[in-house]
Amino acid sequence: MTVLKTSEKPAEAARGRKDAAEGSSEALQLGELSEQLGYVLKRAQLKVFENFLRCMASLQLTPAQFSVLLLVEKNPGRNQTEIASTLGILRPNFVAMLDNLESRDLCARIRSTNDRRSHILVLTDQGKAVLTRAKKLVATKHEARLNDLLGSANRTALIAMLSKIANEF
Amino acid sequence: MTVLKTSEKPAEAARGRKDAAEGSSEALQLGELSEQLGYVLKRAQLKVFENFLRCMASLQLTPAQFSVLLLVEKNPGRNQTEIASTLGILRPNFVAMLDNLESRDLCARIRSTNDRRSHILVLTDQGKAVLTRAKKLVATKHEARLNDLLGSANRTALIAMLSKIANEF
DNA sequence: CGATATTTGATATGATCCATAACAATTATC
DNA sequence: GATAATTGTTATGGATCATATCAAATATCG
Repeated sequence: MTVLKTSEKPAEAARGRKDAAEGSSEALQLGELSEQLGYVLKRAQLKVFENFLRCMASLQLTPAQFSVLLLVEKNPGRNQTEIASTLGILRPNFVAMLDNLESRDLCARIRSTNDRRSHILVLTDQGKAVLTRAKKLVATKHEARLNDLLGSANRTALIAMLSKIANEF
Repeated sequence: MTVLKTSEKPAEAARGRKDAAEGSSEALQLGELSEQLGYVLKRAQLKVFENFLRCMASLQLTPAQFSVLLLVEKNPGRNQTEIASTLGILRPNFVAMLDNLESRDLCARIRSTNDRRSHILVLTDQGKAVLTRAKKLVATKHEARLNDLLGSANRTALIAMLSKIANEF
């Protein structure tokens, strides 16, 4: 339930007093690191998640929770296994997530009549309302930031490349 | 020390038998999710790390360990705090990482003579040798894959955009 | 039909990663 | 020279991720 990371720009953190005095200490050379796909990907991902959490602070939604709500809205009537596995969440770990969302009355489990083993997932009215507000926040505060930073065309290209990596790498 | 994730393509995982019979069950609609920056970023990052681990299986190096070796090589004579904070690793968590690398004789801590509190970090000869081999593996097996997938120009553009996000988001 | 296997949601549990507080030794500051 | 700050370290808790296992329900197959 962490929502905000106080964190500091990694590089600036350690640089302290004695830089000017000693002369040997300055910002470290990242070298080849700054060209390593994995390194820069991970760093970008952390920043984006951090920003997402800030934008969603009023709704207290994590990226994972948001993705669940989105997927349930788009695919009502699916069971836990289907939703979880589509998101790459293992079933055991999905239980607590749902307990949380259900306790906040954002979604509900309904025993399926066809298959009484499975729980159909649906958004509650409040869940729908919250999701609508969440989408607005994401669009105006979060994703808008990408356009400011990269421009609309680049934003599209970036998402396309990341999707390609996610699917075909 | 996990090295390989057996994992399965998330979407395909749940789809089972009764699809054809029932007719209602098919692949779920990702909807807006596939355009969510955070979602696609995270997914891509997982895939890339997974591939990295596979490529490095023979050397048993994680992305984090590789980044430490790279940074120490490029900045010899720095202490733990400097290396760790540059990588966004908290000092307490860096201790175990170094214990590991040192136990494998890849790098060494040396008490600084200027400041007897701090440990200067250096690569051992074996550490240098391993890093050289690691770089080759990364270049030929890992990063090469990106070129195959996106083309060289796009690869460069992607890294540039991710860097921008990591630094300015 | 009935025995066996499979699936679903759930629990328990462990590994790994991330973050904070506190400590001894050393150094900086005033 | 007293006090504050820094370095590496330990201890610890939370979050995330993965595996094994279970009971209930369903599917499969002889």
